[in-house]
Amino acid sequence: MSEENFEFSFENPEYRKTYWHTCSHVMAQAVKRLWPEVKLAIGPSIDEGWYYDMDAPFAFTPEHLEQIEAEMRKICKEKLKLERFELPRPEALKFMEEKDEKYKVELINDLPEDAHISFYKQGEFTDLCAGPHLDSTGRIKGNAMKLTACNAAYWRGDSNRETLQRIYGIAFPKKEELDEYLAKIEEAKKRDHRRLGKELGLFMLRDEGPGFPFFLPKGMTLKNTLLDYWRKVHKKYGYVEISTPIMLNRQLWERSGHWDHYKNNMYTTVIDEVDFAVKPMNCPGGMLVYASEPHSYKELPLRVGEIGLVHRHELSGALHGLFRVRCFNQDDAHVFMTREQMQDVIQETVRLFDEVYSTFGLSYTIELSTMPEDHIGTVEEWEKNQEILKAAITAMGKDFVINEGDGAFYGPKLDFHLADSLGRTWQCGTIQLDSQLPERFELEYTGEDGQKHRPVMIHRVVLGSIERFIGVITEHFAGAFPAWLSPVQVKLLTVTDRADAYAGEVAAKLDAMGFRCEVDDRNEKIGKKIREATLQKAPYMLVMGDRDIENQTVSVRHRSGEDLGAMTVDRFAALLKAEVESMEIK
RNA sequence: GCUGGUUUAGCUCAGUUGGUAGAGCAGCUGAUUUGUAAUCAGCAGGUCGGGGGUUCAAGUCCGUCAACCAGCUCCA
Repeated sequence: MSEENFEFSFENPEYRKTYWHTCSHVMAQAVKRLWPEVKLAIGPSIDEGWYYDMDAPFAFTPEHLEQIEAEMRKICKEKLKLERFELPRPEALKFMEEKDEKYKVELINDLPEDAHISFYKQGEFTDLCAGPHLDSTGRIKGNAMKLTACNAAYWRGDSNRETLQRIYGIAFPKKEELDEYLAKIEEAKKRDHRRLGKELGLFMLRDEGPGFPFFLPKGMTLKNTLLDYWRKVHKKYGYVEISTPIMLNRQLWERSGHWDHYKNNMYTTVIDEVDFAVKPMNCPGGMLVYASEPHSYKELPLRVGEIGLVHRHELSGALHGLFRVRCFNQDDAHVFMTREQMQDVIQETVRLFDEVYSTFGLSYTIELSTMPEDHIGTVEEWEKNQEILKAAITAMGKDFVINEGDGAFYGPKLDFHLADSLGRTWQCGTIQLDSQLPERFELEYTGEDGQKHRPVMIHRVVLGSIERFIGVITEHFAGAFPAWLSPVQVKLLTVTDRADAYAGEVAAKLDAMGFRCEVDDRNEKIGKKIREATLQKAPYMLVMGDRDIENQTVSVRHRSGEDLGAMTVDRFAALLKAEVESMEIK
């Protein structure tokens, strides 16, 4: 790398990648010094750090990683110069064949005929690499570097090929930055929705139904509150709501294309000698509803929502808390429209997304996913639809990145990746353009001209799956949901049993006003009740003792620890009502 | 599904070289009537994930199935 025109700052993403990429070479060198028999595959830098895939005759353990780290620190101290050189193809192949690096040989063979094949050499170690790299291993700060994990990875991401071992690492220019990074990982662990879901009594998972979550009373309250909000927003945007059966016959799934393109993920059964499938998606049912009666252009765009319970047989290894389950509720909707209405409808949908996400304080980035290998419909149709999606968001001044070949089998889509309070991203919302299903189900509307026309449609979800979204916001808020969403909004805590009756009266009053309350009148000290209510993240605690009974007040404490003092029940109710109605995040 | 790891009381975890299980919290009972993050005492609770095998003897060793965890692949 030329030093003149390069900013040596970790803030510079290019420099960061270069730094990490050089770390990956140092790591590979360390491994080869310790175990020369290990074969190297690829070792790129990633968003946070780097990894190197290797083929070893034994499984790496955390102890091995420590050994490798120690050797890496040595290599940093040796201040080895990194030198680039190029070889013509036959010599490059010979070079790696002599080293018996079969993965490198395969990589070279796949490079274009006329490629300049470059290598980087540091001390006794040489790796096939396009670069760039730091000029010396001495630039890497040995004590601000950590190998974080060792896991399996398929060679070239292909599940039919060799399983390699992937070692992940992270490094910074300063030790403090590494510590900060590791602290962030620890913080994320504390917010893990699987842990909070258990602690807060939201949901559970059992061996009896892997990937099929059970919602507990508090989780159910959260879910219902979320759905109430969803229905309110969708009503405002002109949606109607339907519900379609969770099981439909094979003929329908053949017609929709799912039987051919999605069967591996579907649960099927035989009823009265007829094949049936549990729905993995809601669209075919929605098509039947649309097709059940004639439509006029005057009805379009027709926005039909459905909180649909779908089942998908995901691979056992893919399951993860509420983030990846086998049975979930999609906050689905199909919007039927004319070709001319497409851009407006897409933009209106994005505005709806904006409104919903901002309610939770979630920001997002957009990905445009294009035609996959396994698809239905013509290339021209796909390209036309991709352009429409692109134009609609560009006109709204929004950025997007292209995710090549990642569309649904029936059409291109815009995916919304939400960023939570720790900066992690989650795919939730998606807008999928589909001109295939209306064709397959022969959907029609009567135009102004009295002729039959074929509508186009979008599939869209805002929350994605209610389950995943609950997982995301649980981690985003670290379990401290905004008051409007909290399963328990007010926890009433009695100081002595002399306040039990009073607490019951206040709870009844708040309950009648529509607030969610719980009374803790156990024979325990107030300190313990406060501690437990705080850990349960109830936004407000009302402490009630003799003084409060005498003055007809409640002593209000926020879960943050702030003491709001004594006030009348009406005053408190007014404050809470204002907070709930504003949907403020606090 | 693949690679590696884990599975002991409701929860979080101990359990030494194989010699038939412990703690804290939660629960129950009693005492205590307490003002802003854990009152004290007692009691009860486990065929050590399932089913096999090795052994005089298995929570500990070996295979197998399941679930979970970290990734990969896939995805809302």
